[in-house]
Amino acid sequence: MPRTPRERARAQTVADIVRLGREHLASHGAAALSLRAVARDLGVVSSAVYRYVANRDELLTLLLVDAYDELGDAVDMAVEAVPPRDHAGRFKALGRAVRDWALREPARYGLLFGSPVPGYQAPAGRTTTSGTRVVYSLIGILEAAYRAGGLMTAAPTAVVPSALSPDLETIRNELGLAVPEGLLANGALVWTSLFGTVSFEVFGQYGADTFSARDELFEHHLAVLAKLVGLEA
Amino acid sequence: MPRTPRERARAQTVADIVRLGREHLASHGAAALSLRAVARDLGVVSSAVYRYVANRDELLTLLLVDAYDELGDAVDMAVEAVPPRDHAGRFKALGRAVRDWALREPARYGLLFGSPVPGYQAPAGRTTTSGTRVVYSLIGILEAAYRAGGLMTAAPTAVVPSALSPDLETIRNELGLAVPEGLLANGALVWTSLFGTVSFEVFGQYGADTFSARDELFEHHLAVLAKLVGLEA
DNA sequence: CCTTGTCAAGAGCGGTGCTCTCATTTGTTG
DNA sequence: CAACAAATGAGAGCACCGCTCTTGACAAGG
Repeated sequence: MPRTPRERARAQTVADIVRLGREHLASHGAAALSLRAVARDLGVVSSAVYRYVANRDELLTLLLVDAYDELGDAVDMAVEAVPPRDHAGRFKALGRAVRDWALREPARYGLLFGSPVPGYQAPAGRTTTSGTRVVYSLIGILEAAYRAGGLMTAAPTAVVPSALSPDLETIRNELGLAVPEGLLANGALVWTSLFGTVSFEVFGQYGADTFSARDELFEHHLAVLAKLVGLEA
Repeated sequence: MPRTPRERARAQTVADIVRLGREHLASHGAAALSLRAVARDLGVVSSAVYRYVANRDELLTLLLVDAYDELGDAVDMAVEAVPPRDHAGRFKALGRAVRDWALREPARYGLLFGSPVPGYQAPAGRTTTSGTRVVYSLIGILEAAYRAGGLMTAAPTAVVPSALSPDLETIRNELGLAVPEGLLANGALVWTSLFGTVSFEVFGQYGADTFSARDELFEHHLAVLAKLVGLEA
């Protein structure tokens, strides 16, 4: 894509800035991300960075997309490693991939799913595509299982409030889904529950010594969530 | 408690600092909490604040306990407004109280349940008592329902991994619980799922226009979670 | 060659947490 | 009541932050 040598050098510098920013983010957290520190690591004076990145918020946006995509790649890879017919297996692979990535990259996970950075509003246009990959993957698994007739009906369903139906219908129409709205509502709960469980572990909400068998705790939760959408009996 | 006039004045000043800190926290977020700004509002030079609060982290700890207690009070009040026999009603009241408080105080909720503040480690000794009030309340509701024989057995249970049993047994013994470990494991999932759902809404993880009927979405989730521990049929 | 555009450097502004010194206030005690 | 000691507030200062502006060096293209 970059044609002139200038453009090539420029793209390389931006890539370096993102790489260094990612390292700072991973080791010190989002709030501690400092353009000056990135500039120091880049071997350049602080003001020079502003030639490549408008401000701290834009660097944050770049890192946000970067993290969303890395998580999305990890999830896609894990899901596709499971046979398409094994819907429950694919769901659990998705969950494990999210948890593994989150535990591996706690600060970046926190940027994506933790408290919003004060004063920073992610520009929707540049983040939605990457930010919706995981939930679309989850919906894809559910939809495939439903179309294949592989969903149990023993899942505990609650009556969908009438005011909620239009929202669910919109989603079904926009994505061309066959899954009924009740299942979609349960899917939303599974979605938020998955990230709730992972966040509790990553953010240290469990006490230090409440749960020592955290892998098994997560596996149990994953199994219950799978039942919740009928992926398992 | 404070006897001498000096101690009274000192306690009052500390209370003022916490109050101003809470206001800054609520309006600008945790990362933007500034001792200098608090000092300005207090009408005092910045260094004077250090006479009352060791550093920024200690103020953060005070605000953490303050927020945990306010949330705990809100939950207790909501739960106790429901007849003790109505276990499902108490559970839903707890959930709604958490969500209402979180939506009312998003920045303080973020401090409690969002990404940890970089470089800040909450001193366990000063925060656990207040920080465990909600989960203890949830466990209390479950335990009361179980002892009263008011739990349905139709809840979807997954087999508890053997490595997880010791953790659950420890909890059962320390709290003197009668609920079986399988139910306790589901309770843990309900706990994290509740906060996962609330966090998604408070932190803006749902797209801006994905769900418009958010009250109803939450009510639906609450109903499914109630079924998950057998509080409802 | 020489203009034009790109870039790094440096100074500077206002903000932050935190420490230190110094003067002053204030409560207690002889 | 006066003297003393503790508590307190003010101020300067250090190192850091995001960000802006000006200046001078440099390379690409006409």
